[in-house]
Amino acid sequence: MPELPEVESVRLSLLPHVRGQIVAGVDVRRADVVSRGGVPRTGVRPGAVREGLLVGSRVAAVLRRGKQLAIVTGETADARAVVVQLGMSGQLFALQPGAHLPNASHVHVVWRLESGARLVFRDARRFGGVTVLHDRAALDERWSQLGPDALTIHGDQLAERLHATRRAIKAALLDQGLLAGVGNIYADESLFRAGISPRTPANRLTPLRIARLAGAIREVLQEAVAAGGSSLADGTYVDAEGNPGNFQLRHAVYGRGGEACRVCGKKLREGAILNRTTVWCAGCQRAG
DNA sequence: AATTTCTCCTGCAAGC
DNA sequence: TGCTTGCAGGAGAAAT
Repeated sequence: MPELPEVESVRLSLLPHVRGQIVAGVDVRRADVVSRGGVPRTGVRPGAVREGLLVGSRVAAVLRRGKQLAIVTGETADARAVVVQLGMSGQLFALQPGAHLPNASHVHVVWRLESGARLVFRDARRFGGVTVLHDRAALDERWSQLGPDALTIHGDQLAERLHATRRAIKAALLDQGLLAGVGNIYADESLFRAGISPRTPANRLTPLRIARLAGAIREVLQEAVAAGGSSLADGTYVDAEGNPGNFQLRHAVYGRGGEACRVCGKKLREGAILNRTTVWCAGCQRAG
């Protein structure tokens, strides 16, 4: 579901619709999807949430780290930021001026832009949310909790982090504090491409194999971004212009448990790691 | 202290 | 046909 490639595809497709726009207003239809990072709820000045949601400010950029998006008003210390997390089923999309809002159910926040366009956050399962951050330092602090971005991860960075844990390598890859951006789909795809069995203890991987894994992660994620992400049968993932991705057509293992490995022909195995369905090829992926 | 399991939520598909 | 059950999983809390 939305992992790094999907979030990056949303970011890229959203950018031309919002960059340089002044936020004219915001309609919070479901208040509990909005939280205020590090700011107490009590004694909030009237209008502070609207201001926090960028009303009256000009959007300077849309940033991403791992699976998180940030809409920011500038680079200076007083710049405001709103973080959007898509969770499982979240969508962030732009509507042209005057466009009808399709399928209005589960729409939680609607920003009105000066151009007349609207920016919509919809999330049926509500695992996602919107976080208001008071300034740029709060965004830096928040993102410092995340590991390095997976799109540009290098072997030595990854090795340093994996050396410190004996967890299964797949569990480590899903830890956003260790590496930011990989979820269930791309963890399985990357491990397959690197030839590493998902239950291998992270600290038993040699530097050479970790370098190969870092390369596989970068490759898989870059190819997936180029393909516009993975749109699964549930239809939840589309980019900010409503377009689906097509990387799901190139999944080697995810969603293919029991089917034949496309490389060696062996039946793909399926199991659970951290309660996540995990698919791998016992022929192509080794522990030691 | 490290690591796993649980919980949140809804839509869809499979099974009876 | 219509019901129940199970599954999907990101992330933070709770449990081990």
